[in-house]
Amino acid sequence: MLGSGRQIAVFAPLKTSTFAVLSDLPFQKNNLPMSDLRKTSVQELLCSTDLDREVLVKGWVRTRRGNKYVQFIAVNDGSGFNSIQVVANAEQFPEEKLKADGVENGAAVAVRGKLVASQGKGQTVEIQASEITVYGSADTTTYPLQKKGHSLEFLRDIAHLRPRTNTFGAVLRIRHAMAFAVHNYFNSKGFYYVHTPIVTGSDAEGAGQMFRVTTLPDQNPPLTEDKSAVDYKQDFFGKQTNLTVSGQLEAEVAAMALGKVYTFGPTFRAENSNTARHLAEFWMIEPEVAFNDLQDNMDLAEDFLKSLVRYALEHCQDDLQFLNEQYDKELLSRLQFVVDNDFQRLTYTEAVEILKVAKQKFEFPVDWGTDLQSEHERYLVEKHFKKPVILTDYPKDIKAFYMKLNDDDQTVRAMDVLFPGIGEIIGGSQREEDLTKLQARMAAMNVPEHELWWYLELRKYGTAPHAGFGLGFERLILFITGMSNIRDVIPFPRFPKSAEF
RNA sequence: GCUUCCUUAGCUCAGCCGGUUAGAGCAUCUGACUGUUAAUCAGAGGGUCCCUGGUUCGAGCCCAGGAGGGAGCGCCA
Repeated sequence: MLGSGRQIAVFAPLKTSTFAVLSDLPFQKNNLPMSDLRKTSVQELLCSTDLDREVLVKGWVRTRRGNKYVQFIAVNDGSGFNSIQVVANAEQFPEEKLKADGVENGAAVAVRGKLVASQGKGQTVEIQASEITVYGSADTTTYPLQKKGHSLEFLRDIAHLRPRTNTFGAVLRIRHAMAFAVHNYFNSKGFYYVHTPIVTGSDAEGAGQMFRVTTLPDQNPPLTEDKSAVDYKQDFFGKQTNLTVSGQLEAEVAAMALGKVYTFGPTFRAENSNTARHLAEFWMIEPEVAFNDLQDNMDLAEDFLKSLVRYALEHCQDDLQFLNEQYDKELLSRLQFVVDNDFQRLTYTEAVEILKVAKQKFEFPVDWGTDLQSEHERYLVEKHFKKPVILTDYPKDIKAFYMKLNDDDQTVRAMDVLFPGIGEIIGGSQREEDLTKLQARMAAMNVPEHELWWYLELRKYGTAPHAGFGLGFERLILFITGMSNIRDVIPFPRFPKSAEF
């Protein structure tokens, strides 16, 4: 499954600026001699068939090697996975001068030269340098990123530099592609993108501990008349407010007017979660569709996920290839498998029956009415079915108040999509649209009606069946990239005791 | 929050039963090398053994406390 244990990422480098030009051409500070030529991205140059022309490229040095006759400088500008090879003839660019001017691992440079067919193996085109400018060098004795593998744990400590590594470059480009693919998918299906609030006045969204938002002073805040509590009427919003843990309730508002909507935004949970699958700040995608039932919801979730995986396979080949080789040899085949095969759909009750007769010993017993443990979900996905699984119709007592009650009065129309290595990647349900039943569920679960009066009015005026789900964006990126820790698929991870960068 | 493992050179790690001057690979530095692919070859420099206290003739190693990190679990997406 997903790779475990030591893993490496591959390098790249910084030092304070020396500004040097390494040719005999006239040069003035703040007036680059190459300014008559437009820069071209490395990605574009590598794909170019228009050779023997003058080009200008700007990026960061990944490696420099060679001998006293010829020097090779790999330049990467982040436009794609691959670097372009710059060939510097020693007559014009002696090694000592390249070193003295800081053309080393990590330096930011501009290179002017001729784009030619490569004389060597390993690349089709290269640049014969005629001019090299160093914007900023990187002291080789202190720059943390070396021309070698680094552990992901080490790179987490230098999150400001890790985007320069092959691994994080690949992950961040894939992350972008997936964000684009999300909007692309929904737009093509007639969904509208709704911006739900980040600051919420409700603490009853039912998805965990919340971060408080306040402008009251932390020393001696105003108290209520009887001095028993902080007086939030004097706070910025006139009430206690928090960061959102879900956009779902507001998305339902929009779905009851626009039909098919989705949200895609930051989500905050103040749980003390220390796992490779949880973040305190993460991005969540929540489609909500009027007149959809649980079947429609499952169909949407499966089609959506397959479409995203397919997009990655088609558009992120270089980056995925690298991750496949470096971290997880089965990544590409697993992605293809997900696209090619139907997800296994079964009810919670059916799953419990399978688990009860399973030969595997579980640490925790399986019993109808209790929530499935990670080990149970993993068994179903990775051992029993060996494919993504959608579990439905959970006992009502272990699910949220807003899920639609089945006729058996025992289960609700919930669904969890379980992926190999990730566990729950999607959680969703058909929503309870019956006002009386919803009020009963809220009362039973101690959800205060007065805080959600507006949510209840959706059932009072023009209520309709509807369904939706939440997809954890970072969990999707985990699956697509084959990375094993969620802190490595977001540029600046937020988790307990950590908000450094 | 719980369980468990870990912390030794810039990085990744080894270090025997507690014993004299703590090692390796990579990186860095110096030199060699006519097209390299994380180039290669030779040599050199580089240590608060996480911190504090204790046991001992003697502690990187044993004990206690603290700090930081990983993995697993719970909460969930």
